[in-house]
Amino acid sequence: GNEVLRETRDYISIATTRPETMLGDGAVAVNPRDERYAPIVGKLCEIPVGPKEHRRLIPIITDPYPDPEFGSGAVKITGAHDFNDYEVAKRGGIPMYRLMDTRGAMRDDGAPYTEAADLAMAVAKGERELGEAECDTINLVPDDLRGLDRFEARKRVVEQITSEGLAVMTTGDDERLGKSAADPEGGDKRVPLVEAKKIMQPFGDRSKVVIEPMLTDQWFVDAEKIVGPAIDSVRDGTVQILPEQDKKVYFNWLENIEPWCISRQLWWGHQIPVWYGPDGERFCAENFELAVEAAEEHYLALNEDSALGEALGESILQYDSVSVSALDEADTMAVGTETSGRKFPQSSVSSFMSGGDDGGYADITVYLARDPDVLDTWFSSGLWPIGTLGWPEETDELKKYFPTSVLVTGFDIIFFWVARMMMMQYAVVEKHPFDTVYVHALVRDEKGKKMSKSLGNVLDPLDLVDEYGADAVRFTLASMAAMGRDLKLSTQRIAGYRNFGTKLWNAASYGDFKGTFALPHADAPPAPTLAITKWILGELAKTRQAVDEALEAFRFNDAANALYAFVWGTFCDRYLEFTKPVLDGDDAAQADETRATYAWAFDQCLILLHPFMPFITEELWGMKQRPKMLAHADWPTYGTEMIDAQADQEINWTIQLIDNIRSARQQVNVPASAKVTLATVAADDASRAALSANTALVERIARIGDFTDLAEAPKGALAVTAPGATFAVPVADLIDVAAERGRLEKSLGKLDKELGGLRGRLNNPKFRESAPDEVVEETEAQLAAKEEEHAKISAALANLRDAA
RNA sequence: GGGCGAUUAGCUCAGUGGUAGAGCGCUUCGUUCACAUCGAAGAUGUCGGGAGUUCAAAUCUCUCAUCGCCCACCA
Repeated sequence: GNEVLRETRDYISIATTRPETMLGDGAVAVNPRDERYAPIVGKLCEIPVGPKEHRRLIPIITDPYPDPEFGSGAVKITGAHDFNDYEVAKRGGIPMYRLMDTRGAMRDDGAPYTEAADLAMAVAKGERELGEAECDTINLVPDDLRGLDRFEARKRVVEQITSEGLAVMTTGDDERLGKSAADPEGGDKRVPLVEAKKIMQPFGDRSKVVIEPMLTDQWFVDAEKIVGPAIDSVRDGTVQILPEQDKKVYFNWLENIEPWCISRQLWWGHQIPVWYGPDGERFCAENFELAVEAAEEHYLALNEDSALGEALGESILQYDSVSVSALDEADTMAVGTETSGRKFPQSSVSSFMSGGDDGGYADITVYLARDPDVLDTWFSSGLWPIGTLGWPEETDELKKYFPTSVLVTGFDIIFFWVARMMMMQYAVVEKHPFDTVYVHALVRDEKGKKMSKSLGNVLDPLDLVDEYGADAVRFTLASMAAMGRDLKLSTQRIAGYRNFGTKLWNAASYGDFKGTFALPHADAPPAPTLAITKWILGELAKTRQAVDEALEAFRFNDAANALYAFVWGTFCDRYLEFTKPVLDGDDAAQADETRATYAWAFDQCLILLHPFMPFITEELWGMKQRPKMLAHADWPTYGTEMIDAQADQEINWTIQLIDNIRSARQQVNVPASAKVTLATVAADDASRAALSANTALVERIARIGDFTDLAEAPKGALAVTAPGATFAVPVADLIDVAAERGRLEKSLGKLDKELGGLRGRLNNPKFRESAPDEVVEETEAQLAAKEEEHAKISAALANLRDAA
């Protein structure tokens, strides 16, 4: 039975960080497995606050929520002011008494405390049932605490409990009191147990005020009912989410979807399309006219049953007509009664007698008041894909652009926005809103925190643009936009890409200097005869393909980096240098071809770079007479047909020779200004052909004075190799023998290591069995090349020893 | 507590099975007429630790450590 604990003076201790909420407790819960409390489950206990003569009693119930290991194992249940308690209260049918108002103060409405407490007592003893709405009208705040801010009320409640001797006490040296409060000497002092403990507390994002959970009436979307197609279409590929890993977030959220609260108590936004009649009847309609129609139908039907008067609380029994009209906003506010934020029109029936004397007939006007709440911003935004295209009208734009192709967004709003758009488009127009969702990287600050306006840790893009230029900032973001990662913006890197812009500018100056701006605009490349022409066209084709593939796959960083490498590393560092001997030479036809090629290839650089650096490229494009702006230029489509394998091989061989000569020269400290002789010691036909076709290049770039042929390397010469050839650079008086030996030995050391790995693999029979043929072949080719290199350098080293 | 991810050169970051790269920084050299916001050359990594799968692992699996993010939030 409902034996009252007070009579036997037993206590159950509970802990709370918000003592004032005890006033609204509906129960104390313990875990059903907790044997300590088994004997008292079902009994009533007294809440130790409030006027003594009117202490409320609440039941001790069981619920899986309390953790027997945590604290006392008993939890007070305030359904109206705590998320977990709410669930417990719902499960146990425990009344949820609301204690605070929307300002975070203790309630100051309703009947006096004694009345409310008596009612609650009756409920606790099972003598009375409470509806949800009625429960909310009960104010269990004692009269002396009404209207106080919750923090003030908290203080008073603690004082009252303590002064009455009902606080859990401990000794002064209890470690749980925390370092500042505990007194190591205070073993005999009795103090209230106020544990020093860090807890998580939600603060309002903008108000910076502690948030108190509270029961209110709100509009919800039963999201579970509309989530199906949104999940299926991503699962079956109708909608693609990139990078793939973000699908996990998407599914995780949608598959555990909760009812979506869509009403907000703000004055901006789309107002909820619901109108209330004086009886609280709701009319949800697209617009007011339709709501009126619905209301008229509703109230006329009541009229036929003579039930209207009852519904409206009027004494008039019969009506000739019912008309419905709007209560304007001011009236709504004036007449509304606040019940959990919802406002109903009160005195909204006006009637007047018609027909004179028999008194029973009247015309009546029923006023409707619109729900003052607005929709969650994500509810409105969720309609963006169709809303922006003129829906609900069947516009041409809607037909043409819906569903859209790609949605670009940040991962942090995958469920706020993307998932909502998916659900809502399916729910409203029964179609997916877009084909692909590209989730871009998020820029973070130096510490890895998300940049946010409210945190103030924002690098203002405009400042960066001022300092480095818009193109540099844009290019940096593109080059760092690898999928699935966040990026910390580095100003050094932006500076690097600013320099890239300068580089491009200078390449244009060079072209201008060599007369390329004077040439007419050409859409097609010149017919190539020179190896360097064929080669650069091929390199350009490879780059264009790489860029397109990257863009196709949303790998913007790959596209940007491919262009950076091509423009700086290939076009400027190599090709531009290659054109110098030709343009300065005396073969006019070759110079013309080269000039035209440079002009065309540079144009291609501008076209390909334009999406990444629109300003500088458009500017450079405009320095020459053009049929149209760069922004309107056709994106190129050339590909492998522009690659000439022969020229490719020849020029790459030449590049390698030049690099090797330069490297050898610098490492043994041959002065950069010294022109040296390059002696061919051994070379296959291809090497000889490549060298003789490109002597001018090698001469100029590697700073060679003479080319000769020698049967064997002279003693003490620099050894230089290229695939299929060995050269000697006789610089006896310039050479630092020790340096040369060091250089060669280092090369050998590196080669030995590489050879070890390659041989190890090829000698493993399992590798030959299991690895794909092409991998085996490639490994064999590498081994052969390294072995050749090794042999050549060994010979050179031996030669050097002989000389010493 | 649930979910996701990261850890690679001094720094910022690429690299989803074939033996590791870029930019910046660093060292040395440079008055070659596009460019010093540049050029040439060079150094630097037991790819966080451990275990496993595989002929082969930065890459796949497990585990540990550290860091970060999103969501929920301890009476």
